[in-house]
Amino acid sequence: MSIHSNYGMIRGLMSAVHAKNRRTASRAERRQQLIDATMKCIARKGMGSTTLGDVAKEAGLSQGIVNLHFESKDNLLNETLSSLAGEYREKFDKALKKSGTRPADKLWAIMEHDLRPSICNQRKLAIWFAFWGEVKSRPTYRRLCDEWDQYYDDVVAGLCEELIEEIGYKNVDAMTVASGLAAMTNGLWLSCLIGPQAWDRSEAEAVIMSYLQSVFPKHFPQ
Amino acid sequence: MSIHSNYGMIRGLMSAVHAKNRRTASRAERRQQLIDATMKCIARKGMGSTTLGDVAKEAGLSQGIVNLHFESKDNLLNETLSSLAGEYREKFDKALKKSGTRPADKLWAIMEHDLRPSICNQRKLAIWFAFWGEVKSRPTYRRLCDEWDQYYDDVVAGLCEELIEEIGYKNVDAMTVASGLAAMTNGLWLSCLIGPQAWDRSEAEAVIMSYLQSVFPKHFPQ
Amino acid sequence: MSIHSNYGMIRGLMSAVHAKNRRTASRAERRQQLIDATMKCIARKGMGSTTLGDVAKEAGLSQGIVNLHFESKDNLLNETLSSLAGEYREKFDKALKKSGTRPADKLWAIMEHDLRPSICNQRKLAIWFAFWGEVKSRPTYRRLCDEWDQYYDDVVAGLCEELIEEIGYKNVDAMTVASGLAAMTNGLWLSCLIGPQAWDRSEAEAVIMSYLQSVFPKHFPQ
Amino acid sequence: MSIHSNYGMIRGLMSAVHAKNRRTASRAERRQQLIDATMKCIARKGMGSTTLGDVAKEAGLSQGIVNLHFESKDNLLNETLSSLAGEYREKFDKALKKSGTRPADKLWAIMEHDLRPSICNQRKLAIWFAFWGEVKSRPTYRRLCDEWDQYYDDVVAGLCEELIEEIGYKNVDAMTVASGLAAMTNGLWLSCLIGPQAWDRSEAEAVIMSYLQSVFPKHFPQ
DNA sequence: AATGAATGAGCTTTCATTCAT
DNA sequence: TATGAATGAAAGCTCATTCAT
Repeated sequence: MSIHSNYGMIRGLMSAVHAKNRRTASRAERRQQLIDATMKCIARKGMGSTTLGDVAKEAGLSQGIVNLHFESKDNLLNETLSSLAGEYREKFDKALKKSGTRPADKLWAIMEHDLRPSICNQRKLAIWFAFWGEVKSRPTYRRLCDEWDQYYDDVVAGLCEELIEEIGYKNVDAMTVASGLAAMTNGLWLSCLIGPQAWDRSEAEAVIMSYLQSVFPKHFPQ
Repeated sequence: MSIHSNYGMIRGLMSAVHAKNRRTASRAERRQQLIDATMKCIARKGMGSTTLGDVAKEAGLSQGIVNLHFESKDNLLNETLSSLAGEYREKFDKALKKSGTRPADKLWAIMEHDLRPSICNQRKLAIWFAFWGEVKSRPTYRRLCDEWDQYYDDVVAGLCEELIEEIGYKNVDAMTVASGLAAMTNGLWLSCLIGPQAWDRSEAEAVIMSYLQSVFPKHFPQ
Repeated sequence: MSIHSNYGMIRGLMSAVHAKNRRTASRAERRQQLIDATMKCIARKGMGSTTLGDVAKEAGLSQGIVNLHFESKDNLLNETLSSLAGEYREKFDKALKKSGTRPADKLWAIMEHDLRPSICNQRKLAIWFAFWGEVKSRPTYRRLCDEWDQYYDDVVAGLCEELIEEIGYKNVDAMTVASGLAAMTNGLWLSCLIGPQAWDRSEAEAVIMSYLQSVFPKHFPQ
Repeated sequence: MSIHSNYGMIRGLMSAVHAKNRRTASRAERRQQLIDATMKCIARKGMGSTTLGDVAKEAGLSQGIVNLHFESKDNLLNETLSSLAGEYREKFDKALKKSGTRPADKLWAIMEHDLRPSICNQRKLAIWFAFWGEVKSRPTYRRLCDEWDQYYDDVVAGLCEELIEEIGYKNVDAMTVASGLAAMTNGLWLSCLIGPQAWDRSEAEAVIMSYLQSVFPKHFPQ
């Protein structure tokens, strides 16, 4: 299953189907409810200490419920990662759509989005890092994450390319800058996760902005 | 226990003591042997699936050995993180010492060091991310990681400051750049962990270099 | 939880509830079943050698069952002692109720009850002594046992008091005699536990009776 | 090995041999040292929680020491019981020897001895009850305890017999009274073990004395 | 579809025992 | 004789999974 499909699809399905097919809708709702509970648990207790019992309790449901809906814990975790990525993807697309039309605006919209409290907070980041922590030993996680990263890089590289073409920056490689930006946001996420409770968002934005300013000085003037 | 002390101390102790005090030396060796085995297991199977039995087997020793030397699994993991950080710190210091004396050389030495195969390979990174993945739910991990991050930022910011003073770069804030560099290396680590088996190191170096070039063009000419 | 409540309550609950609330009843039944198995194991193998596996096997259930119903071994043992005391208490009360109405009859009913085969047999006594053997290092056991002892002494002292008032025995202190009787039955229990398989119950009764005869000759004539 | 042999023998051996045979003496001392440590541990932590490691530490010696001197834990416990009984027996004999020569004096000397603080204190009693708690499942313990009980009963019955013959008490059976007295002291021990920290010794003596007074009024006048 | 009691494999931990020194 | 590191069997406990209701 690709990341492009999951989260948005379910959300769509849930409202669309609600009227006609109570059973299917209910099934999708239950699954999402359990996935949400899973995320809460992972954020609170860590992946290693999250049990199916915890998830069920968090969801206010009974012991066996997860196996009923997901067959196995592995499955639940896979779909949780899918959902996490899907949810992120959805917000990402929305942020892009709501931004100005100029490439520079779009680029900044993405960056700003990545540092927004609804994305960049210790609870959410704990979940991302929990999955990344298992990437090496879980090919499925890696595939999902890699897939997403490439999409992100492509979009950002595309925007950089447009900036470069617009102004004719010399010695600037779009893909290199895109990789740098992607790396930076991920690295800032780590600092948010590890750093003090009172992590400074505007400082993080300044870090990204200063990078953009030095690479694309015309588009991002001091 | 601070990260500044651990790993190097043990290594020193081990060789120094070997001649005189077999018993002490042996104890430290055993502990390090078990920590090494732990890292291998985490890299291979992930933190959640690493059992004390795995560690013991990896070390070629018996079931009870870990509890004999570390009292508990928690303890073992804490000391493994300590050792991981200490080991990194040791190499970091060595790289700094071996580098040229000019601040720009030192700065690059650090960046280059962070991407060197002995540091930046999926096995090692899997371990770092495994611990980061539990940071939210394990205050001890967070403390250790945060401690190290601040040291790293301080060193890098200090070097940036020197560059800024040397040439008089306008509109460049040392701490902001330092944070950007730190974030970038961490982000590149993630791309190494997640990306293809054949991750391109020189591309990663190019990313960092291009950042340095645009911020400190005099010190890092095209 | 006081000893006055436990055992009888559960028995009551079990039959009362059986019809309406299968789930609750079943839970209480399981717990009692496990407690019974625990007692058998302690009697057969001793407290120190009784494992949760033994208990589960004795009950014909699976490994994890005890922790499912009692959370911990400690808990199981505490509740086993509660149940043992409750069970004794129930029989004690019944014996008292079935006895004649005169204080002397009641007193003898108690004594006779304490030596009755259903109470005073090596299997049951092994359990009591197993708990007493741990009293010093387990405050919970001590509390439960002490509580019961005081109740026993009070009842017996009350009866002695009545005898003394009835006839006007000189130089006889009710509490002293009660303590003597309590001590004697406990001591006779030890002799039953330690002595030959063919312990002589009537001899033990003779011991108690001879004491009663010499203290209360009017009520217990030769 | 009979209870009559052990403790006194070792004590004798220890001093006698000390001069001539350092090695043997040392061996016996070590064993006694370990047995003493065992008793302390049992009193403090209970039999079930006493490990060989605890015993070694209590004795200030090394891990493997118990197996070196006793081959197995079972062995250590058997010999600890032997020693406990031997020690008691030694004091019992001494108390009897130091008492007056009249049977009544001797009888009271025994009773008083059983309640003396050096015998009847929670620490010591915890050890006795710890062993009694395992009597049912450990034939060796039972044999040792039974052996001693019979000896005690014989001595006490003998003295009672003398009292009966001296005065011609009617309807008094020596063995019955002896059993009663033995039971009483054991029962009072239990009350000391279980009862409050501040157990009342003189009250316990009063219990025994009141029994003796009512059975042998001429020898134990009010 | 949902429950929650039950299972049993597998985990961490303890500890009597062994053994090289 | 003594040490204490090492062993490995067995303990208590956890938890994903199953299943009768």
